[in-house]
Amino acid sequence: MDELPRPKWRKTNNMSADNTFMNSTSDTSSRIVQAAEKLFAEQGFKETTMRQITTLADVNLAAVNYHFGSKKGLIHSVAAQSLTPLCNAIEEGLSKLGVNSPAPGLPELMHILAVALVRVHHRTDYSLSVLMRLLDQAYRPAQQDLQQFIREQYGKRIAVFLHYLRKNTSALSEREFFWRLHFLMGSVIFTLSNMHALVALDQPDAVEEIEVEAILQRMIPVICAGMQAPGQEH
Amino acid sequence: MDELPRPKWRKTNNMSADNTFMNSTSDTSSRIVQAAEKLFAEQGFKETTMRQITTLADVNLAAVNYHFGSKKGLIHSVAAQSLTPLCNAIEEGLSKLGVNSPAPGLPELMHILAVALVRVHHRTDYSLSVLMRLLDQAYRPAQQDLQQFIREQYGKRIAVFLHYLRKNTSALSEREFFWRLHFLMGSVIFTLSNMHALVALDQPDAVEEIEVEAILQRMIPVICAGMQAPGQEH
Amino acid sequence: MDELPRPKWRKTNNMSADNTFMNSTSDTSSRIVQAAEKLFAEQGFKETTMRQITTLADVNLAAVNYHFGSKKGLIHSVAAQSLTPLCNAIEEGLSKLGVNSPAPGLPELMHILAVALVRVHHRTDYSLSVLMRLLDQAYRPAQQDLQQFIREQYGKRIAVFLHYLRKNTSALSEREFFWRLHFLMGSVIFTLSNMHALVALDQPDAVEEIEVEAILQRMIPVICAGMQAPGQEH
Amino acid sequence: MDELPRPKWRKTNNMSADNTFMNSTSDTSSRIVQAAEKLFAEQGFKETTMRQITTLADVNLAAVNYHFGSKKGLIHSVAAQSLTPLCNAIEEGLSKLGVNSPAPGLPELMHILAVALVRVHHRTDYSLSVLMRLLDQAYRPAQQDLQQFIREQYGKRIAVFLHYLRKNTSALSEREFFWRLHFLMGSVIFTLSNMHALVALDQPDAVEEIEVEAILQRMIPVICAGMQAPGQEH
DNA sequence: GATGAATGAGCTTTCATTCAT
DNA sequence: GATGAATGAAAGCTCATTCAT
Repeated sequence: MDELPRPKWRKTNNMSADNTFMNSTSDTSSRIVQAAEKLFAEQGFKETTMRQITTLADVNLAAVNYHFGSKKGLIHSVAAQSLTPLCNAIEEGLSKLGVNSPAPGLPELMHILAVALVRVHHRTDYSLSVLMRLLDQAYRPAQQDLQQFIREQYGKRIAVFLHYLRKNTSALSEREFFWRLHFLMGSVIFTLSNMHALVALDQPDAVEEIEVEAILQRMIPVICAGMQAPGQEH
Repeated sequence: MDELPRPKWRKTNNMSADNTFMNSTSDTSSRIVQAAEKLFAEQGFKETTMRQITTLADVNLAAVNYHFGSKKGLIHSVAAQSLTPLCNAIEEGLSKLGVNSPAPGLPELMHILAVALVRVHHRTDYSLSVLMRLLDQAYRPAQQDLQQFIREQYGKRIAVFLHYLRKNTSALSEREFFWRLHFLMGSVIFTLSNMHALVALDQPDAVEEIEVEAILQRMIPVICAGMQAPGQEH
Repeated sequence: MDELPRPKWRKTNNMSADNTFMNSTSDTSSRIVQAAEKLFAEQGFKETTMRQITTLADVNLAAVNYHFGSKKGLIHSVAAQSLTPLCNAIEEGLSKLGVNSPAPGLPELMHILAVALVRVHHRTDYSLSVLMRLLDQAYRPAQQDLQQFIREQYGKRIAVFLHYLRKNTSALSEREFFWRLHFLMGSVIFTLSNMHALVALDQPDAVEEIEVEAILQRMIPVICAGMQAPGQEH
Repeated sequence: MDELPRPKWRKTNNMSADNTFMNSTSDTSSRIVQAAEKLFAEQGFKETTMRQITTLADVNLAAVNYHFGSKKGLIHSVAAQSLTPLCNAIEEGLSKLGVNSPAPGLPELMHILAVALVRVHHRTDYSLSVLMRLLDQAYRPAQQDLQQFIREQYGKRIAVFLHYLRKNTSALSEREFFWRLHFLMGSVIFTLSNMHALVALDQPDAVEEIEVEAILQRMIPVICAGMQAPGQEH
């Protein structure tokens, strides 16, 4: 199915390894990704059609398949464009304090995560939403492709962060940790994937310039409290 | 030209008013709803086709349109089948303690909610998941139909519960309440809409008999703690 | 295809042979015919669905098939309900003057036809329109069923009238007669099948009580003039 | 949600501005139109399915939607392909004699019309039939779309011709003119929309090469006579 | 690299009809 | 006679994808 002799769809679109500056968002493939991010975030993956994407990006319909091989390829590409910086930023954060501090506390870890999320958000206005929608999707049984993609590409990097998190919650049993982790991932995923809608509900009149920092600042104490709540006796 | 009164798609499937026993799951329309619940929960609404539903329900493809008018009609019907009992159970819970107690505390409210959710779950194995997926969908801008349906049918009943909840969090500013509400709704929605996947991750070998009670018991302390966490100063 | 042991769908619905009085329009089958006439006249045969008919007639969807066997059976029945009285009235008209007068002139023939059409129109408000639409349909190559039905049931009776008509136009060659006949049939068919629309265009504000007599009175001189126009030399 | 600008369904099929020669009937979109014309003329619009059209045209089923957006779009396109040349030819005819002659008489007007109709007919063998069927349809109450399309696109151009026609019939009252116009339109519409069937009836053995010129030559005197017939006193 | 045209598979929906009662 | 439920076939349309240029 994949053995076609076609442009290799390398993950390395022009998206330079370090996304420092060079915001070359003007070329076809970037325009597609950007349009896709917005539409995926607003509507979902399945409900977004290639025509909507290419129309919004103002490129030819066939361009998506040319550049990304398939719709799924585009989704993975969009995912990579957020997940890679996210993991980079998390590792960067960990290593920064890892030198002298023996083990980061829960607030520090949350801070690192928040900084990483903010950095993803600053890529484009929908990077974060679409990333969160993707993580949500990944829990559906029918989306094993997606699960596999994430696990293969980012499994180990994510595991490192979770490892640190686990250290900070040694009071919890393994199962309790598992569930709390997902409760709180639920908060993050739901809030951030719907953040445009929520901000619009919160401030109907404001110009819609999302301040993720503010949202995260509200969320962190809640998450910490949730993580550290006394468990129900079983 | 389009206002023909087809078979009125009565909400009064055989679904007897009190869903005590009488699990008459054998008639066409119930079988459709049940199949739809399972597939919607596992795959999502858009990604589930009518053919999948009617195949699983072992009924004719046209039966869905006969009984529910359209796919959207089926979705609304599925929604109603969970939301109505949920609201009923919540109101029942509220009224039960409302007699002598002046105002319920946060734990009592969570208990009432948990009982209501459990009752929904006991309808069928996927009622709760699909309900949560529906609430999630309702936050997407492109799903105004769904928003409107929920608001029109259940808006006021939900508002009552939120009103009680707000009374218990008078320490929070209006905006802080808004965000915390959604953080914690995120927990509930994410956890319960993916509960089958999560249980399978948690206990890969166990027979998949979902114990929502157990999940909710783990979740309530976390939610209460999150709701009552000290706010970040702004 | 037709050998099913079912209610015989006799052409003799209650529609008594002589439609003198007894306007028993209250029973199911009459209500269906009446609804069908209206919808067929306004929309056409194919574009009218059984649901529209049964809804308008306020009867069960299956009633049409029960009473008429199929949609085509209903169409034939509707046709018969107009064509039979039409032929009756024409023959009646012819016989009335046939005793002492040697051969009727063109104006007399047109008068007979007009009287017959008016009588059909007085059955119900759409009998005439639907009859004309039927005749129009009958010229389509794909409607051989309909052609055959009309020819078998009414061919000979119509031929008699045409025979008289031909006698009055002996100046015309056979071909010229053929074409003029159809030119003028076109006038009649188009005008009467669209008469509701035309009356509404003519008198937008008037209550829509169709006066076919008036229309026919305008049309007869035109048709006579057309029939008797000097031919182009060939 | 539905306003996506699909391939713009340009009216500029290859159909070269001057349809002199270059019968480039080989490209997809022309083949579709041609197949559609034939089937629409023979069977009607509703009774012709997209599958019949694409099968006859030997193109993919989706090609119709690609090129014309929808079945209705195809119908409009087919309509335009006849109506535009018709109006052009009429205007051309009018302007040609308009220079020195003060006002054209009825025979001249009919001649202009006939020439225009012949020119439409020479586009393809079914252009004229389908055009006439379309005009017939446009009188049905349920076809407001079609009415609007014709009125918007061609209303004014048609009105000019009618204006000239009215001048030649100043003896008639406004209402009398209205009715005679439609009587005679009925002749034209009925005859030409069924011309293949009528020619086949007239000359069962002849090769079916339609001679519209001959038909029109027979029809014009009839129409003129009808238009000028002495009115019934009211 | 890019694009207009085309396509196979599959979508939801509609239809006339049938069946069990 | 009459009816609610059900159904097979087919309708118009959409989708991601491919191909020739």
